Amino acid sequence: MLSKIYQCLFDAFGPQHWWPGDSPFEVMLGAILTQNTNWQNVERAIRNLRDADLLEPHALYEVPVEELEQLIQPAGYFRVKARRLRNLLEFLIERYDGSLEAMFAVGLPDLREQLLSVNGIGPETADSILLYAGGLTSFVVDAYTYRVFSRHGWIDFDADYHQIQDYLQSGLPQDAQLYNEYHALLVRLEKDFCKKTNPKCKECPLNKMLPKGGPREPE
DNA sequence: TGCCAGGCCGGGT
DNA sequence: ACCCGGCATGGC
Repeated sequence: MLSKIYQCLFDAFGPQHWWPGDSPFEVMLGAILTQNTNWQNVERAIRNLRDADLLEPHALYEVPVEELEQLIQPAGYFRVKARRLRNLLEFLIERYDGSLEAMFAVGLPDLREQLLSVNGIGPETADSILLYAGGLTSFVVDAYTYRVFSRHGWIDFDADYHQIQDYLQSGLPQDAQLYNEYHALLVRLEKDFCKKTNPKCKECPLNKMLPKGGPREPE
């Protein structure tokens, strides 16, 4: 079923080329900066960092917190996020001498556990780093993922992060490119067809394979 | 003009 | 074990 859903979305939308970034490091920063935040605001913050020539672990860690806060201000929650970025940088530098290559070589599942132990990195941020920056096969479960699968009746409304992730990963080949594209397609679907302000659910590409009774709402 | 966006933490029951 | 407030900006 999961592969079939994917086929359907891919046929409808094509490849999404999602989460573009010039480097894995930049993608990693974006994973924290985008927490509960519009991606457009994140891009402004990243542009500031790039203009200041700070898209490198050691260079960025040299920057005092107050200055970092100002640089990332457009991304919102800038005090919290400056702290979280520094926590991640400290982890990366202390443990891997600032080498992303060395860090990602640890692989799953150990690296995931290590990332989760960093204050400010939860499941979604960890998985975004692993998948989008590291190319490791950890499916990213976010608000979009949850909404699409719950509303269509493929998971419970009260399913937690790991239940959803297990459901997805156990039903799909272990393929980072597939996880990447799949998640991007879910976001595309949600934005194009399922926003309250844009209720075009009749044209939703997934309608033909709904379990029973069509889309539903929580509660 | 208010409401929302690709979370996570910490403190209170 | 849950529940909830706090964190902050720019776009529509």
